[in-house]
Amino acid sequence: MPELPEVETLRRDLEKEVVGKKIKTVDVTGERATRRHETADDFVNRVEGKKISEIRRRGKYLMMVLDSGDVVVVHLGMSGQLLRAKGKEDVDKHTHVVITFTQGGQLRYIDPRTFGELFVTTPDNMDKDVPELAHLGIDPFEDTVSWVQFGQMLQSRKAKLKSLLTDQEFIAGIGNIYADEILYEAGLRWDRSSDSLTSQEIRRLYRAMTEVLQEAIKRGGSTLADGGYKDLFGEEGSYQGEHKVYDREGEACLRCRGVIEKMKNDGRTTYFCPDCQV
DNA sequence: ACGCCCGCCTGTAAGC
DNA sequence: TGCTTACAGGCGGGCG
Repeated sequence: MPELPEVETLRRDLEKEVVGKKIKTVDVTGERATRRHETADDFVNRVEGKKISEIRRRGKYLMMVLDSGDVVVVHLGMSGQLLRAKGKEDVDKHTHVVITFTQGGQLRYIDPRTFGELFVTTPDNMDKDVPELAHLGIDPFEDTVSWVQFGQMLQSRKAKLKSLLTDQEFIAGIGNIYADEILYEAGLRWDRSSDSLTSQEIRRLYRAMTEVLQEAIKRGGSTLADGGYKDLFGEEGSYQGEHKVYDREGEACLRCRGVIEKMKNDGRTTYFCPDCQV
């Protein structure tokens, strides 16, 4: 579910809401959520009693830095959600972890499909404990890469643009929705080979990537028809209203009035305008 | 190095 | 009204 804009929205919310707070208790009711630890207690014991000092993001990963030096890494998978609660609200059926703060209030981790997870590690052990984090590609906002460097990265590979954009080892944070929106904005087809782009096309792709993600963050991410994504306070994002191609099969292209098509790439749904994207 | 398929899960919507 | 199937934002692994 959540891609970079949704995770960044959560990061900003968490920064305001939980940084500086001390964790009183941690309740793990869904052990699958902490599956990287041998037991849920391993997780609980390293988190209880600690204060949250900082919230970072890398790609789609959230990192809550504790004053002990440990880091709680959160990956939301397809359906993970972090929700701020006062404590008395009904607990959603799929709540797996509840963090209660000493001054009251809770942070709840909810995840129906259980692809997401939480785990504690240290900055030194992070790459060993979480190899996929060590292999993450550049973050569009955390790393400063010029369009020329970006172009060299594209030229050095020979893959379909959509496959590369959603490859977390190439660029971290872009998933199925934003890849389609970025490619539409850049006027490039999903199946263009990454080594075939002119310098003008590289610039367009680079710009589209930054602009689409920036705008999506500004609008608090995308909440799709299934209502899966909500921010820390349970509020929906509004970028879905700006989608130009995603979930618009058969509808008119806003630029050329042609018909938006749907395809499969790497087993994932892909939406595009066959006239505007070349 | 890449494309393609599967598995991991539950919920929802479409299809019969 | 059921029951069955396909599909959904994620990722990793295996195979050819």
